[in-house]
Amino acid sequence: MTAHNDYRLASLETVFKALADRTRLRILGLLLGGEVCVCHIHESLDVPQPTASRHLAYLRRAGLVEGRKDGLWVHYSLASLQDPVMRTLVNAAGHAIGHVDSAKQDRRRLGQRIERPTPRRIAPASTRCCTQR
Amino acid sequence: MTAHNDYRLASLETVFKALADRTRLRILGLLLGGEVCVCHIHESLDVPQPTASRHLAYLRRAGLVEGRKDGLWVHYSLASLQDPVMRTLVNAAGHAIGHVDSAKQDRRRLGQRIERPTPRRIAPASTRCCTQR
DNA sequence: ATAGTATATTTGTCAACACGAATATAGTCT
DNA sequence: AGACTATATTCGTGTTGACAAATATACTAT
Repeated sequence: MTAHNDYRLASLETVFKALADRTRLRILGLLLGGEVCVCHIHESLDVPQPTASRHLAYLRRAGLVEGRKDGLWVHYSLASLQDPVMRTLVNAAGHAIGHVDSAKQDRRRLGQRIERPTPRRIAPASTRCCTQR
Repeated sequence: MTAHNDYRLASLETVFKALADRTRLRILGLLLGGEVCVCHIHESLDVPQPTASRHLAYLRRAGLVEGRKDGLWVHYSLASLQDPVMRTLVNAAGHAIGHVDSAKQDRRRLGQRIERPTPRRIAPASTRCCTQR
């Protein structure tokens, strides 16, 4: 009965589990600005490389990010979600992460390492959005 | 440096951890329709009463729900969040839960137990919302 | 092939938490 | 007081996952 009806409940649970870790939230915060390679992630966040890789694998398994191999490097970016419900939810999560101070600092540290022509994929919530009211 | 700057990151992590369990998601799905007492929750979800109570305590600690004591009963409802970022995020989560089939079934089972004049607090995502596009 | 760099995985340890079962607390009634 | 109901907590157990450290894999270059 709940065998295939729970597919969305299970998906929601998976996504929220993936979001339930501050390192992964910070990683997603970086990816809001476009694809980033593992080395820049672990340097900008100041976490050991295996830690970044492990969390990226977790996010990949949850379907939230995808990696693009480029020679020696792997560039990660936010996955494009097919399910509109999931997409709306993850956009909201990204929006919230955009408001987090430490995530902004991560972005700043990332900017110091690369000059980035990459366009933003999600509005960084600079001015009035949900903040109002 | 990150001592008090992480307050929002920590809050986000707390909220996502609270959302990272299917029983708690189903509970929140019920509460989308207004306040519900523990007995109706554990009956509608068909989980043992201690299980419902434990998850409600978790949600309460995370600041997502609040209980109103009424004699022998405790009616739980969605907490009103002060932080606009959090409020937007939790609204989005509620919206997603509203799309979950098993959550709809829970609501239906709840409806069989009570006649409810209680108005909806969050749109149940009946027709076009994020589903479009 | 050898060295070197980027990324991923394994191993061992520890903490968080989900569950069922039992029990405790709190309030209501006669 | 005692019986009854609703809710909360504790206990024992198993699973998940976070971390550091070490190691493995994959690719590049000389």
